[in-house]
Amino acid sequence: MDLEARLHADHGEELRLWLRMLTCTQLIEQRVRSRLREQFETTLPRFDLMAQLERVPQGLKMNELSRRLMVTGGNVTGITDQLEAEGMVQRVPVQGDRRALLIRLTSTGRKAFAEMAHQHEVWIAEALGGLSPREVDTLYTLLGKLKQHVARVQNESIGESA
Amino acid sequence: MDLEARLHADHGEELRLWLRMLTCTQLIEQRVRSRLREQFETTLPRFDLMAQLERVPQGLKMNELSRRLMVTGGNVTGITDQLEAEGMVQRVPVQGDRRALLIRLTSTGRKAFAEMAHQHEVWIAEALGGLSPREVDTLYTLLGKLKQHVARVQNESIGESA
DNA sequence: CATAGATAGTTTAGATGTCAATAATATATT
DNA sequence: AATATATTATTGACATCTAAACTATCTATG
Repeated sequence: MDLEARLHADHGEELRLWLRMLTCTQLIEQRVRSRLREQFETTLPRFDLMAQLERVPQGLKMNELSRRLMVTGGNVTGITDQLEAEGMVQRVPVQGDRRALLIRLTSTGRKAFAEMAHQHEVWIAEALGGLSPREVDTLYTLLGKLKQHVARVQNESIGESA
Repeated sequence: MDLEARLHADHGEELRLWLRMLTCTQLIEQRVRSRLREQFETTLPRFDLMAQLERVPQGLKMNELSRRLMVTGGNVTGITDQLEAEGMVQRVPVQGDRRALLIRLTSTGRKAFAEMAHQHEVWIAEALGGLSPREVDTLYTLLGKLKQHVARVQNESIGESA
């Protein structure tokens, strides 16, 4: 009973941290969403997809995009459809695999993204501006540790089920 | 140019931190979502709504729920509809204001939530288990600072536009 | 009291997200 | 070669989310 009470209390600390993490990310995300809409008439998922493509000039396959964005393939299909209709990206057949498609930024897309990316960086810097460089670094390090742990636990439980 | 380059680099630190925060929350959130679905056949938004109600036995008005969950009123209406259909919550008229409704957990809802909440706490503790108590505390403090800053900037920009 | 504006909740249209099923193609195995 | 299995992307059904319009009600002010 005593043990369980202490256990409960410990979990509480972690739960509080988790809820605070969620609050922070949601507050910032909502700011970014509304500014993308107001200033660029676009949305966060579209911006995120273009951001992935911008790093890889030759383009990315749908499944690779899906993995990087951490969303399902069906979702990527939908967002790609829209960006393609807007002329921001194009689907390019892959030599040697007729199932696959490379998604690439068009030159229009590259230009549009460059503007947005610059503003985006400013917004994020604004949002995180209350922290000193040292604090930013500490957070980055601790979240790196968290990320590794979560990724590891994820793989383990997949390992168990296999 | 030099200045701008340095500015760019500084923003980069913050951008990296932001992307890492997003990765962490998404990894953990997806674990929680899939477990809520597998083990309790429910969803995260429903769980979150019930979690808010659980703290306030007399119930919460729609607009208060909307504020606490940081989502739009229309969204709360939809999730409440479902939870009501499932018998987890009920809408109760408010004395003296025929516009307003109090949303309350039913006893069924309270029981269902208690089980889920316990498991949820364990999942979160698992996910954050790679951090020492001291690290949890540091993160909590730094994110508290971030939250305050973001909330303040939010209000300022609302103030500017008014 | 009358009416203007504010507030509470819902509805609608549309984007984003999931999961599961499907179609097309690739790969492996016999 | 023939067949089975795996992989790639799309589709369909549905839940979630937003923004904006709408209905009903309340409140303040003349």
